[in-house]
Amino acid sequence: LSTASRLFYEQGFGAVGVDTIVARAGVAKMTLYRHFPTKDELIISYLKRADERFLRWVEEAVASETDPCEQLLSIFRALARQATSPTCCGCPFQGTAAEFPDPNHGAHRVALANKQRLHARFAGLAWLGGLRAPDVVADQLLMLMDGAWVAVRMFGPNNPAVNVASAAAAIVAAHEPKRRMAADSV
Amino acid sequence: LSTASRLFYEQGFGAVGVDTIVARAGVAKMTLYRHFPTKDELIISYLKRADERFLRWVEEAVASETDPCEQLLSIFRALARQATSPTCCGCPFQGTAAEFPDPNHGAHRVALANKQRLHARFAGLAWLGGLRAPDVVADQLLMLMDGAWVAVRMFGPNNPAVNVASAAAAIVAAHEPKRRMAADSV
Amino acid sequence: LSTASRLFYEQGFGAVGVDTIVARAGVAKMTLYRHFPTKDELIISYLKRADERFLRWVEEAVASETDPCEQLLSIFRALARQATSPTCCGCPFQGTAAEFPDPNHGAHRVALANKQRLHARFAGLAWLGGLRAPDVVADQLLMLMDGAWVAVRMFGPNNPAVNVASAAAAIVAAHEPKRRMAADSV
Amino acid sequence: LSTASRLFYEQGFGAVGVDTIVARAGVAKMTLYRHFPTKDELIISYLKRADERFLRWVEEAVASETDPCEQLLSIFRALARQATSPTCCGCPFQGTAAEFPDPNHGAHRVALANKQRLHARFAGLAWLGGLRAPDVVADQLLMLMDGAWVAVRMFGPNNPAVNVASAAAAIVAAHEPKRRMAADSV
DNA sequence: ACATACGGGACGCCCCGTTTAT
DNA sequence: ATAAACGGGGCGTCCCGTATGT
Repeated sequence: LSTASRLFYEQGFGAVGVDTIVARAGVAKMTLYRHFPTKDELIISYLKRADERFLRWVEEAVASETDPCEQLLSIFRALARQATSPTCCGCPFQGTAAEFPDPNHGAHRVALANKQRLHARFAGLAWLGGLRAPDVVADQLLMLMDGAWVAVRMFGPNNPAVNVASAAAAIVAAHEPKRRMAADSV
Repeated sequence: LSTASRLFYEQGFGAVGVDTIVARAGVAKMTLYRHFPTKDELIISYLKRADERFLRWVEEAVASETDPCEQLLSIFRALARQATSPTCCGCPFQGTAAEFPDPNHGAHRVALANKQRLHARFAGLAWLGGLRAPDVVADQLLMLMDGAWVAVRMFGPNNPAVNVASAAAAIVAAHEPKRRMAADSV
Repeated sequence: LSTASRLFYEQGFGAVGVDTIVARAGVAKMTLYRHFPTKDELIISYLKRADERFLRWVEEAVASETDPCEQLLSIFRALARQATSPTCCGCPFQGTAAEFPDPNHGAHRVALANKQRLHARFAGLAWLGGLRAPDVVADQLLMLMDGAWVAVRMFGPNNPAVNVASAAAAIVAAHEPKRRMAADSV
Repeated sequence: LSTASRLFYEQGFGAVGVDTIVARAGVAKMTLYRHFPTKDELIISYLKRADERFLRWVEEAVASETDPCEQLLSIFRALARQATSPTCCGCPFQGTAAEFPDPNHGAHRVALANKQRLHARFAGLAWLGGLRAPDVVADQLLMLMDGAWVAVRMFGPNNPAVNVASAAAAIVAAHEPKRRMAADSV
């Protein structure tokens, strides 16, 4: 049943109704409400699973490299591939933050937690890679990745995310310790 | 009346109904439907005005500098200020693309046109600044900016966008003609 | 809209749903819920109107006679005619008491009030007619009338209610003051 | 299991669901559906048993007397006692006719058959008692009894049925052959 | 035989965008 | 311009009858 929640990913939470979900999933409404007492719980369950899948996806990209900085770049190379795939609809947590602006709402908190965990992963890799200001690097890479996800929604499969990896490389390079860059003083 | 469309910006299109708009604006529903035959037209009108305002905001940031590359960076410095303002809710066109996934929908087209115009502006400045691959620079800066807007929605006023300007600087620097960066070959 | 509540009379409250009402009445569901906040309120409104109509029907039957005892019998002659009409479905308050057994429910209270008012009317006429034990007469006539209504539901238009008037006459005659009947000692 | 069908008597057929029955009876739903293929069959089985029990109750009241007319009155004396008992909820066949208006429905037919058999019993006793127009007497007594059952539902244990026996006596007396009553000509 | 679940359908209440009277 | 009406849809609940495991 939860697999039928791809509708949430493709169309958003408000646009897809419970009836649509049960009709597409071929199950009865009572079956759904037996597992999830309300639609919000269903949304949160979907988000938590998406959270786990996303972090696993990140770790898979990390696993292909050993150098921390290369691991960071590997994530963005995977992002470039993912964001240009025809089935990609961007980041589900962005729509969550948009549809649930209340920061105390459970769905918003799951989305925020995902971003914070990703931020921590970025910062950790940046620290391991000896980069200066790992938190700043994480901030910037996080924005870059989210911008790529936005581009998917906005432009479709042919989007600027093809160039996201080199942008990440520029950001990483700008924080490498041995170099002096004009950007540092901005 | 159209001023009451700030609700769209703060809460989204689906979350705010016409009843709320007319109630907040203190006008009758007929009055609204006299000016805008349907809600979609109201949305599109709002988006077009937001489009103009946004491009004007970009030009104001550009106007403070003369060097094209500095103009690019000036935009992102203004972005950093805007994105950390308490009244900023991010980019209205992102929510538009999320709520209207159909690329043929009028609202989506207005949003897409805004991004394309901004991309062209970025590319133009990059070309004027003598940067290599201006389109790539524009792609990357566009993603960076959208990522900053996302951060606003996700994190609130205290968000990673404080560091967006230096990321833009890194991207710009990576495409300056006189330098050879390892990132280029990524 | 309320006129479409004849469905309640013919089929009962639980058997007819809101959708059926609005579909048969050709109105929108919101139109109904604008006038009646809930289905129970609609039921109560219907019952109150039925209460008024019924009491008016009683007074019309009473108006054709001047002698109180004849007025009582006139009611039951009208009842015999009504109960054998093809469009009569019996007494709506009986079904109300059956579907809302809780005596504190608004619908049940309206139904009960109707019976009590009818009882008082019977007792008043019996007292005016000089009958002994007017309350007992009212009790008995009330049961007789309700039995006639039951017969309508049970047997359809061809039902024992054709003989309800002479039964009422027997009950009235049994309480006439000048006679001594064996029934008195029962 | 069938004993749990007292719920039908107290609350009606539509108001009590299969789940409630099996929960109150402490059995599994499959067990119920092994004995009764559908809820309607369960209802009909309940009604048939209630029919037998009711007729047995009538015969018990009849058995206490020998004179046919006294037997009739004995039934109504028993009715008065039954109708004022706190556990009495009226006549189950009335609710049946109300919830199944279709005369061809099995439940309605069982209810109708019960009334017809009771009517025949009344008519038989009236004939044995030498009353004039035994069918009319049966009609009237049937209505009177049903009215008493209605009063139970409507008024609760303290209801007009306390006076049902003397009403029956009046009806019977009105049809005794030796007397001439004005009521006969109504 | 029990208990849990399922599929299908209906229902109650509610909200939305839109149009029509007044 | 106020107010009501309209059709459509959505969410959460309930029920009936069947199909599972054990």
